[in-house]
Amino acid sequence: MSDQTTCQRDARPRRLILAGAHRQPGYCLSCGIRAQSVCSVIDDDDIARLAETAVETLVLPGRTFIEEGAPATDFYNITSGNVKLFKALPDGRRQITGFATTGHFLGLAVSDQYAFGAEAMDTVRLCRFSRARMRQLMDDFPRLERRLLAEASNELVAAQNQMLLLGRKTARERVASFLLERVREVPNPSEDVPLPMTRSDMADYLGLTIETVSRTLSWMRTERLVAIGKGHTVRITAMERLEALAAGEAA
Amino acid sequence: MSDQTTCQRDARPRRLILAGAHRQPGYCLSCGIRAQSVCSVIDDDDIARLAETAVETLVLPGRTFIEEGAPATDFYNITSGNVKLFKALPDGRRQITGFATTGHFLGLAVSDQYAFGAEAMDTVRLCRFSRARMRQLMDDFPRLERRLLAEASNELVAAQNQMLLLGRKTARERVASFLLERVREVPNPSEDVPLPMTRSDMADYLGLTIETVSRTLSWMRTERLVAIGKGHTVRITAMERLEALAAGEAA
DNA sequence: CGAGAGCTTGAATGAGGTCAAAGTTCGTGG
DNA sequence: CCACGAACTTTGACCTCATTCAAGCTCTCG
Repeated sequence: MSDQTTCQRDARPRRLILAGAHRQPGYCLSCGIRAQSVCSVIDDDDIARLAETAVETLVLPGRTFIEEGAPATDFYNITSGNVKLFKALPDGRRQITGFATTGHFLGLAVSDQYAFGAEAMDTVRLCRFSRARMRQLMDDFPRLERRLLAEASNELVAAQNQMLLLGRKTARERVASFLLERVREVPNPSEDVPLPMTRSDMADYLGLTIETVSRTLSWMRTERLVAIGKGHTVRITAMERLEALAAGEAA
Repeated sequence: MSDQTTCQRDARPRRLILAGAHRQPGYCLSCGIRAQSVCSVIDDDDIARLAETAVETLVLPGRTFIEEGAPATDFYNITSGNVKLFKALPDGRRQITGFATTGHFLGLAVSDQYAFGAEAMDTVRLCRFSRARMRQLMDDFPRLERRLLAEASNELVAAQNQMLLLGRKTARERVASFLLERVREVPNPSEDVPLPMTRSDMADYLGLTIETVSRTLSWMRTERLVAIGKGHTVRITAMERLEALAAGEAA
């Protein structure tokens, strides 16, 4: 396995100094992403409780703010930015288990250790909740627990799809599946799709090497399946064929 | 891809005729596996409610009782037997996403379709709950919801481990990881470990072919890592080395 | 004891990985 | 605005591990 796929952007030891402060009681009321996050299950009347529990935190690009195997002390809710979640082997091989973005809830784990790491791909803002306070909130608001169960169920479905991809799909099928997953993030499927991650991240997500990802994208370009733009964007030019490929229906 | 890895044990079209009847109010009280299942969160006082909701069901070996993509009408709780959960591609390639056994809860999904199929590996007994009745129970017993969240979180951690395995581990590391997972099912690690699945199932679980699984087990035998018994059992003879291999620490 | 499903082993093949080198992109500072 | 350098990407040549194809072997159960 080449070092390329797993190199760190910088090698400084990373102390997890997460600057932040408890929010004002009215903060969550005016939060723009509340509607799309778990916080939406708490009514306006009670939202001050949540605001007092949340700690606003800023994470710089490339920073690992959840360390795999570290004591699981907090839950996180992403309010802006992009995050990659991953697991690693001792020799550096890495599997990205998912990408998380605005509105995503992180940290579900029964164990007292985080089962995965999380690294900011750009500047990330998030709300941090201690486990103890979160437990308290769950006791008081059963709807919160229900919402988290729904969230976890969705992630489970996504994980099962990814297992099928990693265990049984070819490189071309994997990349096609990945692009279609990304398309769902934009309102219009025919516009440019941003890929806010490096080839290395795509490779570690799809169980491939960066060279195979690159070669496969080049092949898709020559096949007129996609047009590759500058600055980490792609536009899909043959949706039907790409969907057939991703579904494993290709000749 | 060879047909061998994905062949059906029989090709009859499977109508999902699930025989069963509502249980007597006192049934769950004396249920032997209640303690190890989600049912344990309901007190003796209320357990009659659960008994009236559950439908006892028998599934014959090889029968698919959850069809991938079918309307998700029920939840299931396994009371005895072994089940494999899987997803498939149109050309027959198959990924087993997990094995479930006594005490396991099945059917978590937010969507109205099952995201995976489930097939009995031997004679399986299970309790079936309609989604509507289950929803009612969750409304009345928040502890049930909490328990399901814990269950889902655990499965999420297992799924992340499996993604690392499928995306980044070698064949030897995969088989070693699998055997160690199986060992955790028996009380004493030095006794025979039952493998109640075929090579084909192992292959579809590990993202390999049956030939590679077979060759890898043979290699482990010659390396004195395991002793392969008759009738689908294995005994681990070099736990430390196997653990190092599974963790990706091998030379 | 015989048939068939399942398992093992061997030889050849190939998809994706590895190694190597050149080409791009992008942020920085003159 | 452009030149520089570092990080990232692409492409080529070769290699390897797992797959494929092909026999045989071995359980199990009627």
